[in-house]
Amino acid sequence: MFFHTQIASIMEVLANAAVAEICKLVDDDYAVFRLEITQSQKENRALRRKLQLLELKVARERVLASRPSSVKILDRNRGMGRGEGHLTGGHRSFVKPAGHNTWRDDQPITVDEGSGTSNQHVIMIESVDAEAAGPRVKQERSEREEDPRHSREIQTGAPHVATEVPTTTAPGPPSTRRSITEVSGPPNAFLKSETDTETLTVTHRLLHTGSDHRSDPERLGRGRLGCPSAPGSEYLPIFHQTQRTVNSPGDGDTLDTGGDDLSCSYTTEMDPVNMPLGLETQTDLSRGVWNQYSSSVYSEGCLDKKGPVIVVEEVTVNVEDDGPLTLNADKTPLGEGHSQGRDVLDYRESLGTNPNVATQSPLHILRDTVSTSMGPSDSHGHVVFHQVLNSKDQRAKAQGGGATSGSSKEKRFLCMSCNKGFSCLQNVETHQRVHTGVKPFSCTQCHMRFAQAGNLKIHQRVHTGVKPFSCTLCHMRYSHSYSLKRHQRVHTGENSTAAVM
DNA sequence: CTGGGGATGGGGCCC
DNA sequence: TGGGCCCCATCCCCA
Repeated sequence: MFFHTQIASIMEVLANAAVAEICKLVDDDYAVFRLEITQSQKENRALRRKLQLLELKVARERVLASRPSSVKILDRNRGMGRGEGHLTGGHRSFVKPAGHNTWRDDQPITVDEGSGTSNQHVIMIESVDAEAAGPRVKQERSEREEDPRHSREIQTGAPHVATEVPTTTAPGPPSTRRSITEVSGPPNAFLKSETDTETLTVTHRLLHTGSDHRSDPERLGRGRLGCPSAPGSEYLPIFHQTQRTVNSPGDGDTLDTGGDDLSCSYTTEMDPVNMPLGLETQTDLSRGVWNQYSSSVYSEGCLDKKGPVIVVEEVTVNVEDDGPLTLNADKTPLGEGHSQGRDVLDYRESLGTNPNVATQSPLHILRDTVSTSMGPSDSHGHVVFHQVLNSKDQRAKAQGGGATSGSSKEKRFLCMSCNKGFSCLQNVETHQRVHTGVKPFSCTQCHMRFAQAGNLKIHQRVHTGVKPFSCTLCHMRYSHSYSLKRHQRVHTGENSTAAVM
């Protein structure tokens, strides 16, 4: 009996020991498991944060998408712009959207051989997203005004080398710097990185600054393609760029490219449907490759002087608006002596110092796209060749839209957005800023932006008080020539409306 | 009626 | 000589 008792006690001890062992093992495993869970949870949180950032960016992008696009051009020499306060020299950010420079496979260049009814060919440049352009400008402006820092920095206009944005470039977890906002909607926007929007701003600015003088909007507009009096090829491509939306402020993240890294690009996922095409900003592409294109299309392709209708869909450039090209009004007091050339000179200078960045006008983008698109098309490219519209209807549209074939030149370049016809491609390019909202010329004194340098020059009279146009009858003075002309109708008694007509 | 921005067309200069 | 580019004149429109 005692023996049994002994055995029982031993068994109990052994059982307890076994249980204890088992418990110990379980605890250990549990601890490990807990640790793993904890780590997973951390990762999950991090990912969630990233997702939230992405969604936030997407939301911002959408908001911006409803605003008129504009190209930000930063004068690197003077370094205007938001975020300059934290900019550190020596870095240049470059954001390049994906799919910007590729042709669609399914949208090959088409020639209109069949519709040979007309000799006249019209190049039609379509402006996509034109409708949204208008309202966006003011919103954009208001936003900018709301941005105290932006205003401050712009107003300061302190010269500085446009450079990188330290805030975003900081290697640390970017997500911690900003508040996360839940944003509904699919993150169709592409994000370059998880950096801050501020960086993006600077990036875009730099991006459009364009060292190359060709990045001058006007130059771009009139430049590479010149004002070809209607490319005369029998078959000219119709550029159909459905949406060329540059990632706008905030959406894109900055890249801490550091230095001259141009490789930064929007290569991340894009929603093929909503796809905002990023703005291609590579200078080399904008120049050389486009030149190739231009030579191939407008020179080689334009064999027939009868020129076809070329429809070029306008590119929508939703570029963040914060880094406009700024003319150095400070340096050059704008009197009448202040020549526009001076402004442009400053601009050029600034551009010249930014060899790595290029501005993008709508067609500029188009050029880039085209230039690089000679290869296989990209699903994101959204550069589509439409069949050449060579019908009388098309021409009628063009003429009805303002083109008057009967007048001086044939207006064979049509803006697809408004069907307005132009005799020169440059004019179309300039015109498309109406749709794209690109306003590369910025006043350093009031942040006003202009699509044309000349208008900026005139605008700056507001600041200088220069009124070069004086009435000989009453000595009234006007800053606008047409204002004087209009005013003089008061003396002549001419009906203003009739006079206009 | 004025102020001022937007937009178009064309001329001039340079290479 | 022609193209590329810049600049200006002019007109329209709105506040």
